[in-house]
Amino acid sequence: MDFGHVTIKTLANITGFSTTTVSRVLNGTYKKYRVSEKTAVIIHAEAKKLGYIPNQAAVNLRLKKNQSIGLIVPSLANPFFSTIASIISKAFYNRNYSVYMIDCDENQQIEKETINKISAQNLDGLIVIPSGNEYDHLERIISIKLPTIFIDRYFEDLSIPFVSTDHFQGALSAVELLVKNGHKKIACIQGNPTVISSTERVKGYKAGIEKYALDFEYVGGHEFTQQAGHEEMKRILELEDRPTAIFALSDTISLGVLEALKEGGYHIPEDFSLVSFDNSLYLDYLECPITSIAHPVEKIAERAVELLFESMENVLSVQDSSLFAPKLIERDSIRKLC
Amino acid sequence: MDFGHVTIKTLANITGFSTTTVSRVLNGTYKKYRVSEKTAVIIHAEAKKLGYIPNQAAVNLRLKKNQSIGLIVPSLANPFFSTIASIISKAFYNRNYSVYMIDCDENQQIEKETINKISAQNLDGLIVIPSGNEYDHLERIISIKLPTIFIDRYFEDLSIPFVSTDHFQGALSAVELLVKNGHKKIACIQGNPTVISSTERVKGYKAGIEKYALDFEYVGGHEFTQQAGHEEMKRILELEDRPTAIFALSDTISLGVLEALKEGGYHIPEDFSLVSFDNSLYLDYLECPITSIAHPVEKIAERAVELLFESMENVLSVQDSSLFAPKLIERDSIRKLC
DNA sequence: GTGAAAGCGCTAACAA
DNA sequence: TTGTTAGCGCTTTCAC
Repeated sequence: MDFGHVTIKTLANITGFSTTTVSRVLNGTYKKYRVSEKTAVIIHAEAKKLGYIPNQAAVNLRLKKNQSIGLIVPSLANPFFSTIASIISKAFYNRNYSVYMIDCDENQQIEKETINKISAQNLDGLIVIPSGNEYDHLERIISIKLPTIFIDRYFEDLSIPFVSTDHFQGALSAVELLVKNGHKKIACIQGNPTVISSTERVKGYKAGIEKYALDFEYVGGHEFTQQAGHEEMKRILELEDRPTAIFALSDTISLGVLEALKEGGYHIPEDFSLVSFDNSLYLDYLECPITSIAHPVEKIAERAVELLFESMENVLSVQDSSLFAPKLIERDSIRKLC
Repeated sequence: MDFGHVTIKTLANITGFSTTTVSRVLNGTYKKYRVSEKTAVIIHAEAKKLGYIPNQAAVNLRLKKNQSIGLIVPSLANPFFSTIASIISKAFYNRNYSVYMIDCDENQQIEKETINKISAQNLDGLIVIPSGNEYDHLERIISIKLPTIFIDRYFEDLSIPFVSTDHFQGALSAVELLVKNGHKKIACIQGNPTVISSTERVKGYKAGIEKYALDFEYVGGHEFTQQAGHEEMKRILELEDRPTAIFALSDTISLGVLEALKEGGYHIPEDFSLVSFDNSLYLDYLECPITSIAHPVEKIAERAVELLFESMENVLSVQDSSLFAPKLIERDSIRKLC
């Protein structure tokens, strides 16, 4: 086997057929053009022998599509996103599409460059979990009619449909559970405040505070990371008027909370109650298993894939979005105060 | 802003210059050709106004490169791989490259298709963590001279350099630590047995058994997943002659072990000692913090990036590979038996 | 300083 | 049943 630099032209020269015929045989359209079986066999054989693989860049340029989609995520270091990414990948593979994933490091600037570049690759579609609150670059996506779906984070002002957990409901239910257990002083540690998954959860938290007329309200934090959670929890530990419960808006944040508590010699749920968001696999095996809000990950992925295919057929709008109810998984991290 | 379908031809028509000049200005080579500043300004302005973005497929086809590399991983659902992926991404971004990641679901067949397809995209390089022990598809990579580096899993028979943790040493040191604590019956739960990261660790385990002349040897498991770990641990619990310690070859497997132990009402380290591999962030906060072998992740990523750039300059060989020593992070999951 | 023209590898009208 | 030709959007040689 040579493998050197085999194109349809090489094969055309060797077999004596035209590049057209070779192309037709190799891309599977030859039946339509009634190329003879004999010819097809010859060409296939030669292609196999030389290890021919069609140049995707050429195919793309010509067809403006290539059976592949892009998946833009804020950070694969966050298990929630890497899990979603993995599931989405599989779903597209089953539909015979490749998924090219890009990690934007929760950085809006990187996201913009990335989206500009990838949108010029002639991909068939895009699934994006945005890293910030700007969307001028996304307007371009719309104007070039590149089918796109948001997951988890979205912009209600844009015509791009989204699929997400109902962040507000999730947060509200967490507060309610805490209140039901007698907590009146609940602090919230948020993630990236430029992003709707964080702001909606904060809204849910505040709605809970208001609903039960609690007079303690505290929102800290600024990033969905362990480090940020750690910093914020240390700050909370220095408060004069300390909360009895912490509501951390992601499992990564919760890890930081646990870190700070461990350093300070505090325990869950004796010293603080904790509710988290994301429901990572390891939560069950922690020193104190943590109550957490679970995203309906499979549902979200499935629906996103479905929507993307739909939007490859006809133009969709925000109206086609889905918000799925999260599920509160109760474990042992809430102390009963009443 | 229109954004419709803007090419250098559009720009050429509007500004009255040729596509050549427009191209030169827009891709930054215009100084070399001494295009006047005035012209450059005009063209830049128009390009900006129309939101021009170069069609990557066309650039690729022409230049056979596009400032981007592919990263093939077995599964992003495994935190070890998603962490590596995230770090590598960042490193390349800093060098002005995009990274397209692909999740192969630990499936060799998917990996083959994926690599064939992506290698025909005119990428500038590839970093791959293979999903199996076949490498015919990788020979093609070599023959088309696509710069490639393996991470974590590799083939010593191929000329492609690799960067990896020293799996053998890691495993051996785990067994030694266990032995030092009086354990004589150590079971090993392996991952994907077609892959060197698993087989080398198993070899290390066996070397330890031999070194200390232990007469208990047990290797079970077949996948780097929680589910497989769970199954295997349940099997071990039914053994007549049970081990006192479990050596799980990944944190995902360990999670399965914990699951089975919890179901059976067993505890670490009282009932079983446990040593794991990967050193995930949450290990510190488990009911019993788990001793684990840490990959030098940053070092690995850094070296891989370095090597890939080198191999874009001149052809490298396996000789250029690096094996980094892992670090055993001791926590509380080993019971002292002596 | 700028442009015409060829060509990267592929597909698809149109022709035969 | 097969081939000719044009062209996707870009870069680059060669010419002026």
